[in-house]
Order: sequence, then structure tokens, then C-alpha cells
Amino acid sequence: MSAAVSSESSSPSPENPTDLAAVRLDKLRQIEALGLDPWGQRFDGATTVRAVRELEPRLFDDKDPKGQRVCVAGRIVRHRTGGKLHFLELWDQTGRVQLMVRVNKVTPVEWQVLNLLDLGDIVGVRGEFGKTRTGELTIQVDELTFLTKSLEPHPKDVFGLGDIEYRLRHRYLDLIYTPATLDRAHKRVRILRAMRTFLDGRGYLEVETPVLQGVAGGAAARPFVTHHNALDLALTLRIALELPLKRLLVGGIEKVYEIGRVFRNEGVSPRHNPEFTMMELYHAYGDLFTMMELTESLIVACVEAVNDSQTIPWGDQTVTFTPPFQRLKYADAFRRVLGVDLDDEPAVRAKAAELKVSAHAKDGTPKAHAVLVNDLFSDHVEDSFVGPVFVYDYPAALCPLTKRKPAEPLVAERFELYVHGMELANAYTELNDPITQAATFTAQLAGQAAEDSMATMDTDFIRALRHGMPPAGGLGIGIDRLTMLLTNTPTIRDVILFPLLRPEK
RNA sequence: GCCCCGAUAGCUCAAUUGGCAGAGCAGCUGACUCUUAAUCAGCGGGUUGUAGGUUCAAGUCCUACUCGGGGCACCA
Repeated sequence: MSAAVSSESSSPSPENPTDLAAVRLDKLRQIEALGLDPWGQRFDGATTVRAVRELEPRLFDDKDPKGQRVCVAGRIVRHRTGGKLHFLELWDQTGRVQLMVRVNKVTPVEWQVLNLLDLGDIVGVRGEFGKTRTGELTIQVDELTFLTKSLEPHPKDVFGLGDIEYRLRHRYLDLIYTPATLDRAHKRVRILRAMRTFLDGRGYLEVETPVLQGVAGGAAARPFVTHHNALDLALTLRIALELPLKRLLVGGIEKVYEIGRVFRNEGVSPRHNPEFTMMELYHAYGDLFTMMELTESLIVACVEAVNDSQTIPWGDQTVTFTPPFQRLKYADAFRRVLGVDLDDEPAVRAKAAELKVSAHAKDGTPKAHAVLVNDLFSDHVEDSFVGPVFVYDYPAALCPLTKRKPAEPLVAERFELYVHGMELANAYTELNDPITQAATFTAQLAGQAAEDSMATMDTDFIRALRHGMPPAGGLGIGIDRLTMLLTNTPTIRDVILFPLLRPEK
């Protein structure tokens, strides 16, 4: 769009040869003058570069041209001219291959086109596959079809793309010139496919539930707000998948899951994007420990989908995903790291003061004990987990959707799976008692922000529970963070192809 | 929303204490039928993110803003 606009002001015969876009537009006109379409047409018969490179190469021999004929299409990413002989590198998403074009092997028009090629142009070629005297796998081109002009200069790939903003705003170039970016995109798909295969194999039904919801429930987060015109209806984008899926448990779908985008109107960071992908599943008649077993197998299936072993690199460290993962009670972890019992309120307050964790909310009200415990845990305990480790038996006050332990009503049957301080999975025995659920929805702890309390009552969900939801285990996994971990990627921006950025200008 | 850091040619990066804004690649012209970060000869290319300010002089110092990065807060 902007390229065309800026180019129109440039002369087709550029007076300024440093106006790179104008030079390219001029070449486009020359291609048109040769009677060719600079935007190309259907091109049949191409195989992938990878498939070509797997063929047996044969040293080129003009007197005995018996090499295999191949056909590929892709982008020109390097071009070495040599008078009557050109070498080019053609890129497609499976790899690169060298092209050799000799003046006497192509038509005069094709030779003219060759001399008009810019880096970034797309061509289709046919020719003999073999290797040069120096051993480079090469296609000796005898048919050259121009397929698409690139009017913008491409980055010089040999030095890589250095500027993060440039990479994010030109993700299409990042995919071409940063192999790791394309590799991560492929691995993300493999992880999702492994997850679906695993869950389908265990009898889980994949469903789709509404993104637009009247009450955004199932998590503590600020929603995006929107509006439906015809019904004049205030709507929010979902912040979790939980509540619709549990309605399906009521409806008798005993094993159910959804992989979908959720939206939280919160900050952006290396681990947060306002829209991200969750997998949530629910299993009637299961519980917390059903979910632990399932999580181990599921994570291992995902690990093995992208990695040969169960040990994967993470920065300068590694993680080994060999079941059973470590299990650690929340209270034990708290005591081990902080040296105080979480039920000992004076000791917890003293520890908070020592660690400079405020005992008061931003508005000055004293934090409830459970909130202070949670803050201490988040700030000082979570980071100590190398993992994978299941931390389980959470303080019930912080888990409004979770069933309490029968003998310990202050403890919720919940676990989180941590790896290198990152929360990878969250699961619990689902609260299916509508009377307790109605009470926890309205409970807002002192010192807890309103938007963090899930204090908005979803009366329709309560009604569903009142019709009887079977006891169940539920699990949520953040797909983006799982992908980060399994692809050794420190920022969520690089496992999401188009992370949210402010518009330029 | 707050704090810190960054932005220089299409790309990747230099520029000493405030003292003529540079290089490689890419581009243009020419040479070259086995190159591969090709090579060789030559030529162009900049509102130093934007707007102000200080100064004889600003890429450099100051202020505001824009965008990005890191952190905080929030969260998964």
C-alpha cells in the first residue's frame, strides 16, 4: 500500500539510482516491456527445495546431460553475477538451493529477465539438478519464469536481522531471513498437533465455545469490552475457557477440551501478550491427581513432538521431562524457602516485612492473610522452582473455582506446574457445589483488587451447576509459554507470529 | 501507569572531550562462463526517530513527544 504510493511519485526512469524502490519499479516496467507479467501467474510442477536436495546429485556434464530434471519456485535471496554465468540462491520454506544460469541455456528474454532480478523477487525455474565442480548442490536452469516483483529492498541476510522492532514489524522478512523464526512456527504447530492427537486418543472431545461473553469469567483478569449493535448488548472478550466447558460437563460431555484464544486487557511483557492461546480440558469423575498423571503424559507427548529426548535446553540450563515430576505441597514449599509456616500469621507478617513485601494494598487497606501469603509465594518461592514440579494444595481463599479438601476446608485441591519459575499448567478438582460457588463468587478478599476477585457473579453458570455437574478434574495449559519452553525462546513475542505492537506513527 | 536503556544510509553497525556523518553489504555503471559473505574498477546514497532548547559549533548536552527493549505493577 504505502510502497505503491511512495513509488508513484518516483520516476519510472530513476534519476536517482539510490532510490531503491524507484530502481525496482523501473525494473518492473522493463519486465512488462518484455511482455511478461511482473506479478506472475499460476506455476505448476514445483517441488520443494528440500525434496530436490534429497536427490542424488550428479556432476554437470554438458556432453552427457542426464541429470534429473527438477522444478522449484521461490524467492531469490542471493545473486552473484558473472558475465555470461549467474549464480543465485533460491529460498523456499524448506531450504535454499543454488541456481546456475548460463547465457546459452536460456532464451534471450529469460537472460534479460535474469539481469533485471532483484533480491526478494520470486521466480520459478526448471532445469537439471546436480553439483558444480566445487560440490555445491545446484540447479542448472534452462527455464526461468518470473513470478513476482519485490518493490521494496530486502534486508541483507548474511548479517541477520538485528533490530527486534524491524523483525516484529516485518515478520514476513523475519520468517525468510531468520531460520529460527520459521522453525518456531513449525514447532508450535507440532506441539498443538501432538496435544490434539494425545487428547483425541484419550477420548476427549474438542469443542469451540464463545469468544464473546456477557460476563468474562473463569479467571481473575480485566477483559476487553465490546458491544453488539443489533442487540445493543455489552459484551466482553473471554479471559478463560473454563465456564462454558464446565457447562458441557453438566451436559454430559464427560471429557472435553478447547484450544482457543483468550484476551486479557493487561500489560505486555516478555511473558504476556494481550491475546494468547489456552488449552483447557475437563474430565468428569476425575480429580487433581487424575490431572497430574494426564499432565505428565501430555507434556511428554509435546516434548517428544519437537525434541528427540526428554531433556531440552533452556537458556544455559536444561529441563528433563521424565515422569514422575516432582510433587511439592504449597505449604511445604513455602516453609522450605521462607522458613515460616504459612498458618503462622505473625511469622508471615514478620517475614513479609523482612522481605519488603507490603502488607497493605495500594489503597492502604491491610491485606488478608491469604493475599499476603500469595504475594510472598509469588515473589520469593516461585522463582526457586527449577522443575518440572507440581506444587499442590493451595490456600483455598485464592481458588474460588476449586473444590476444598474434604478434611481441610482451608486447602484447595489445586496444583500448578512450574518449570524454571514459569507457570506452565494449572489444574484442580473442580468445585461443583453451586451453593459454595455462589459464595466464593461474591467473596472479595481484603486488599485484593476488584478485578482480581472474580467477584462478578455469573448467575447462569450457577444455574448450570444447580442442575448437577459431575465431580471433575480440570486442567489449563498456556500454549504460548509451553511453546516458549519447548523451543528455548525467552520471549512470548517470538512464539506468536504477530504480537501486539503499537502502530507506527 | 511508573523507572531505566535505546533509535545514525535499504540492512548490520562506527563516529574520541561537543569540532567536516563513516564503513561493510545492498544499489547504480563497467569487467568476468564454476561462483558461493564471489572478485576487480568506478559512482551515488543521510532532515542522525519527531519537535524545541543550550552553544561559535549538537549524532553527541537539556526538555517534551513517538516507537522499541528491559524492569516494576498486573497476570498465565
